[in-house]
Amino acid sequence: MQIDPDSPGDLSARIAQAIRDAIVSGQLSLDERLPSEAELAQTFNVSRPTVREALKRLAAQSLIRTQRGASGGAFVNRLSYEDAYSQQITTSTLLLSMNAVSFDTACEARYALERACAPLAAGRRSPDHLATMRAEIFRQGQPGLTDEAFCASDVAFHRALVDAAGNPVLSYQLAGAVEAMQPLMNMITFTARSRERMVALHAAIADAVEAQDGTAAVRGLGDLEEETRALAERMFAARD
Amino acid sequence: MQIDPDSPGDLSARIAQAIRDAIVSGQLSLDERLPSEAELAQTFNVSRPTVREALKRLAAQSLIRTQRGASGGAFVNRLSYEDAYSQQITTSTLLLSMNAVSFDTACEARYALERACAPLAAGRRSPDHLATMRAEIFRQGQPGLTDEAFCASDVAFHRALVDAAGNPVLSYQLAGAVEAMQPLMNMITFTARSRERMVALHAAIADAVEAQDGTAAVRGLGDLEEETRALAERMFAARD
DNA sequence: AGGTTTTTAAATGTCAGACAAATAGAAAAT
DNA sequence: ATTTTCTATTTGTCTGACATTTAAAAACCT
Repeated sequence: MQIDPDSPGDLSARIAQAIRDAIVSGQLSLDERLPSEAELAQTFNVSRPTVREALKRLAAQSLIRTQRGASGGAFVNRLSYEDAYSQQITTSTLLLSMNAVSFDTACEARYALERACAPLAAGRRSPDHLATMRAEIFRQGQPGLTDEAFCASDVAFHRALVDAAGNPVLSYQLAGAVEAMQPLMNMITFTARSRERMVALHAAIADAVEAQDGTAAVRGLGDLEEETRALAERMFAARD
Repeated sequence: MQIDPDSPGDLSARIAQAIRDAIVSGQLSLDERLPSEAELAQTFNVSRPTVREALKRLAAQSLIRTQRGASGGAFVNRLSYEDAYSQQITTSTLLLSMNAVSFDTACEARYALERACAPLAAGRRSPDHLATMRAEIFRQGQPGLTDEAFCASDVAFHRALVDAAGNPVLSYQLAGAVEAMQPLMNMITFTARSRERMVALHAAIADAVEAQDGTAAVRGLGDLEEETRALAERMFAARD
């Protein structure tokens, strides 16, 4: 474990990179305990606060976890799907909000990715996933639902669809795309009429998945994308 | 800007969360300067090292950047696509390597996502993207190429395909899926015969994209997935 | 001997104060 | 007016100390 003299940034960044490299390369294996902060400080010839800053950087990426007390320390952390999800979601959300990504671009990406899942979801859907989708559709039809709650239910519906594909890697990738759209979707006000149409489209998708008809599910998602984009376009036009 | 008393973890984690919330909620806007470390320490009633640990956590997520000197400080950072790419790639790579994701699962996810891009890529490909794809195909046909170089070229080919879709959000999402596969692909040894087949399949995909035939591109990717999985299966069988 | 309590040592978490280094802007000199 | 010098601010780093947590060893009492 050694600092790459060419690596950029301040000491704590370089030390973090050195440890990161050791983890990624397998020099440090899963659940292995890192040397104590004092030892690391000696190894890298820096003070303990500097080492600590480096460790916090790694902790922020869920690469390590720390434990206090005797036989405590920093341990190489298993990056769980859950951790990866939430990182993915915050990154995607910030990326969209900070780069003036157009509604169309985000929407296109999201539905393209979802269509990729649809055939797999149709082939593997469990009763559980179907039940979740149906429940969210029912909720979306309830009167008196706020726009935000409607959007949240929409996200839940789509997550169930994605999870139905039974591929955790796919679910992880899609989590970002689906959730990051929510702030953009929240800008839309849904009329009773448009909600009705969306619920119908959701139902069509659920039907297709239940019937294990991947082609129909893809078609349903295409219709839903069209509807969503038309809705957004009307709204942006009205706003200007 | 205030610490949520219910938030978990130590002080630096909670302070980081408080600042993160302020950024995500828009309380702190893009390129805005945060209070100096000394001021933050006062605000949160902690010492400067603790504040610094919190700031390093945020820096690790590219949420802030820091500058030394007078009128320096920490600034809310625009999360660039590039930063998001590299975070996505390291997260995906670690997720795969630490969770014993099967080759099949990763492969399925990757090709499902790529097929989602193919129609868009076929519709929008520029001469530039086509040239990159052709160049990589040519490189893959060169004799004396190491397996690693072959894999790297494979990744470059697929990135060009994805980028051809002209949707940066899609490119960002796919970067992880494509690059994270590389360590798994590197485990495979490619015979001259199998390389030949892959090059042919790549060429077929490039042809389809050039002809703006999305359906054929999707079909080509399907064939490539099949070939890749068969290749891996043979290899795993031979190893055991 | 066996189980319970106490002690201890090691590790992270936090603090205080100091100095180094970079940097922008003000002041001074040309 | 331009260049140079100075100065104040801010981050980067170090030293040393104490608080807190925790597991394991030691002491103690049945």
